Amino acid sequence: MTNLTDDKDDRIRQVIAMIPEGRVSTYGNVARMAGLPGYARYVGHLLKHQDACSTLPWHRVISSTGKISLPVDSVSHSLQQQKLEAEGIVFRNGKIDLALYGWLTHNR
DNA sequence: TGCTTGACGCGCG
DNA sequence: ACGCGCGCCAAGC
Repeated sequence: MTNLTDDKDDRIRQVIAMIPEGRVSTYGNVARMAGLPGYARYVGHLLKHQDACSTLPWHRVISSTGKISLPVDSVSHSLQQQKLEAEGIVFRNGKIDLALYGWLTHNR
């Protein structure tokens, strides 16, 4: 019931759900916006655990380096890139320009 | 109960 | 520009 962990999960999911189409955010940024600085890793853990069955735009969450955190040779990786490109996001050398597509990220 | 793992992030060399 | 190491947090064994 009063599981504080679930509350955190809920806030993280909420933030991810707010990421607009054609834009991306980072794990650390999502955690920060959820009011949980330092929980970047947990965001990834959460997505990995629910992935498929959720309607969350999980593909819009990438690493702060602008690269997809999933193994390059994995199916999930190509799927994520495919979904992002379908939203108009362009990859350059396997990376995304956060200054261009980053949502509410560091002001630059 | 303690060590290892993982869809992270950042400072250094 | 890039690889490496350390810190951070929760989950799995």
